[in-house]
Amino acid sequence: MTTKATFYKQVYDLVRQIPAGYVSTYGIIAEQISLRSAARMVGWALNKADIATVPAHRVVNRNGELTGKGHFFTPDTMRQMLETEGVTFRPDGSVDLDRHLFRFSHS
DNA sequence: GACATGACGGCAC
DNA sequence: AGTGCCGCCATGT
Repeated sequence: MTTKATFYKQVYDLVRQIPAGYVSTYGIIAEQISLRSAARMVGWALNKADIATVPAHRVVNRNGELTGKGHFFTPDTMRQMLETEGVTFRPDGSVDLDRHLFRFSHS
């Protein structure tokens, strides 16, 4: 059990560490849990995760795009939540990573 | 048990 | 700089 079960927990735990107004990327999270290049699994875990218990809206892709918006109540929910938290977006609709990218600390 | 798919990322062309 | 392909791990059919 084990490894895979821990994998989800790891993802959720990391995502919960992201403070409001900040975002992180699938790749960074994957790297934090030793999955380095398995960023897909991160998004997968979030898909299976409960949006009510995990701030999945704070996770975007490496390009700052809200790739998972389609998995929320409405395609605009993710963007709305981020804006409410104070996250700013670029003219193209992507998140300003240079301004809101959260850096994890080694636990 | 094998094949296809998926909230991505990096490298090659 | 833009587009395309392969890789990675887990899950569903």
